[in-house]
Amino acid sequence: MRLSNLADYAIVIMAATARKCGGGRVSAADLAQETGIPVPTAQKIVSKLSAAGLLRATRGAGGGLQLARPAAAISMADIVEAIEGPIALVTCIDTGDCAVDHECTVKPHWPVVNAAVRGALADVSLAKIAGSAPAQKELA
Amino acid sequence: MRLSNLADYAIVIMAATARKCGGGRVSAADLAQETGIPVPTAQKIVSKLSAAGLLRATRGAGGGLQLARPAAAISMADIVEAIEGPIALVTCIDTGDCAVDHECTVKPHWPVVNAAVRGALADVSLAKIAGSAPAQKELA
DNA sequence: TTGAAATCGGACCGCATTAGTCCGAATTAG
DNA sequence: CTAATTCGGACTAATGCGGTCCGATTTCAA
Repeated sequence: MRLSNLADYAIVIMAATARKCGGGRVSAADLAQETGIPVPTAQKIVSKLSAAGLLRATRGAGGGLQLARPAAAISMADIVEAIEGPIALVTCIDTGDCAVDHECTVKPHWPVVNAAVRGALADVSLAKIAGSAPAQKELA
Repeated sequence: MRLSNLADYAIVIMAATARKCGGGRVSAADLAQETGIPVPTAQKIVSKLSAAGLLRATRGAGGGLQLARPAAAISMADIVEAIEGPIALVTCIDTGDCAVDHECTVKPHWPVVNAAVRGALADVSLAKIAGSAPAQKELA
């Protein structure tokens, strides 16, 4: 029920990128120092992030990362899916049938739960996260 | 983002228990045969389930398991929490602070997401799962 | 009362996914 | 053209999970 540390770190990195990158480029090393994440791990994360199309990577001297889209158009769900793949609580949905029970009465309910979970994550945009002051109503 | 196989199996076992146990007791071996889950694994699951107070275990010959509460009063969230502990997408909430970032702007948003996820699971009761015919609206 | 069977409960071991680290290929500025 | 800086992919160690087994406890029957 917990998402991987990589996904957690990815969200922190994206937030840091949205904050620091004022139209310019930020290196992975800078992000690592900013967030306290080990440098190689940060590199691994930004690789997946750019492969998923959330970050735009510019190579060479003076290069770096920048957001591929406006922060308001990126949600937690996008980041999590970029790192962990499709949001699904169980794998039997992908395969098509449960290996253990041929007539599983639980299966029909999973799409509902999956959609609800994804909706919860999609409701939080990167702009909200990057903002130092979160919405007050959310603190409840 | 995926819940463990144990939790998945636990839901299947609880559904089978609600279906078969017509006021009587069911053995863990019967449930294993009914669901196709390996017997020792089923034993491990029912142990956690009864430790959490969701199942009532009766020892001795002729004993077995039965639901501790009506099926309508048990939700997916209860079962998942019984197996995996509290529903929290990240561990930093429990510890109190992120180890990597001392002023993490993401932290304030997690309680909202956690509550939404838990709500999605709490909305599905065991009675719904055990019923062979799920609600039609959910199939969408 | 005693025996035996059947049950749950906890402990052990092997495996898999994950987290972390490293080095190489590509690109750009000077 | 050279060199510095960057991202990209491949390797290794480790924590957690899944699976299996055996022992303690309780009940029914004789």
